[in-house]
Amino acid sequence: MIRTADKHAKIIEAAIRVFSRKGFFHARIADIAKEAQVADGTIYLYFNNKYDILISLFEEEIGKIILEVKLLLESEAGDDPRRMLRVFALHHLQLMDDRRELAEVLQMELRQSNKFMREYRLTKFSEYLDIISGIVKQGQGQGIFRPEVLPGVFKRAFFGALDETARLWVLSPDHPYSIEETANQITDVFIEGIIAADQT
Amino acid sequence: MIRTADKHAKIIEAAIRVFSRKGFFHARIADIAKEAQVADGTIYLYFNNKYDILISLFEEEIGKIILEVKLLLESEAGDDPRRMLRVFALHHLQLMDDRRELAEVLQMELRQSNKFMREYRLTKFSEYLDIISGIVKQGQGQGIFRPEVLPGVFKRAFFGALDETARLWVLSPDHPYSIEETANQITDVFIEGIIAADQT
DNA sequence: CAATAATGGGTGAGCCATCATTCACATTGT
DNA sequence: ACAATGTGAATGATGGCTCACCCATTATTG
Repeated sequence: MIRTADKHAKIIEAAIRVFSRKGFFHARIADIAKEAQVADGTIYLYFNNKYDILISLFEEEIGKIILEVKLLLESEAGDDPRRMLRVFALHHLQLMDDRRELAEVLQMELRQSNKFMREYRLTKFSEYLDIISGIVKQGQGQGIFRPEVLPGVFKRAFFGALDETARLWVLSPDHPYSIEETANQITDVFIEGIIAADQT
Repeated sequence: MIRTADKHAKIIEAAIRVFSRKGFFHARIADIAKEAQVADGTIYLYFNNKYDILISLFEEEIGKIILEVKLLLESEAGDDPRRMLRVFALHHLQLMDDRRELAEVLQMELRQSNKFMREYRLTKFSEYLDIISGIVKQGQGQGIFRPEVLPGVFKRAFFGALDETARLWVLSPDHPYSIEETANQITDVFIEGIIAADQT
């Protein structure tokens, strides 16, 4: 066969499209198979069951995103935690806008998943959030951010703010303000909110 | 008949418990019926179908919450938009903590629902978010908040921050910091972030 | 004021459509 | 030839929803 187009990847990509269109529960294995141009049975050569597709999808895609952001932070933000927050926010919103289908799946299904698969920990997702708390800790170490802000609370607040905004776009794709403008608005509020008084 | 305990309410309450335990898709009508101590068929005397239970649940419960907050804002926050944000945040987090089962349903199912029932608008939910943008506009009118902050962006950011924090508690109920502490942390950041420079 | 009829909320067994998963078989590459 | 890989029809379980049937209450009748 000529370079057997990686079936695993093909199935994941198909699953993103189908899950985004119909949601996990309404999506049929047959739909994914059709979209990926493979037989139903083939899917079970690469995944244990329907859930396994979803989880693999999460971990692999978030894994890629983490690599992307980390690279971007190094190349774009220098050592300034304020710029790091800005870069993170812009990247997150841009990603959600560029990859609508993936965004939709993450938005809609990621939360539920912890629920039924309690045994399964979404390790990559935690890692993604920890980038934010890492930035906060660094900023506090440099005396730029107020020390009394709890990094563990801030990371959730910041991520939640971004993600709730992104959901608006997923549901009604025509946004009134540009991505850059929105990202800056949100980051402005958070930076003003966390910055030390003597650091204007 | 002896005071026919309002079946509609009984079913909604049962549904909250069952949905929170198993999630909407895994919940069986039979489960809800059993929990509500009625027959399967009885549910269809009060609701059109399974989705209808979920939607009624949303609208009714969020409706109650809106009334609660509005009352609390009037009695506790005076005219100060900073206190209003604080009261809103504390109330939201306290609610999510007090009513775990409802919180779980709102957290997990509310987002999905827009998706499949695109025709259906979650009107009450929008109304809830608009309380926040109302506070922002008022604060800007009073010159206390910076005028360049977009209320429509702020409301999502603030709500998202609160809700993402609440989700942590839903998933792992033992929170490291108290509700008050967390609510204040988040509100501090947002108030510092939105307040006008001359208003310390 | 019985006796009878009408009403309508409540019931739950069973129908039937829907998929996830399997597996006997086919195809491909070495 | 034979692994390895891929196929898709068949299976079996599941669970939303229906509907023929109860029965308590209220209205009507003689």
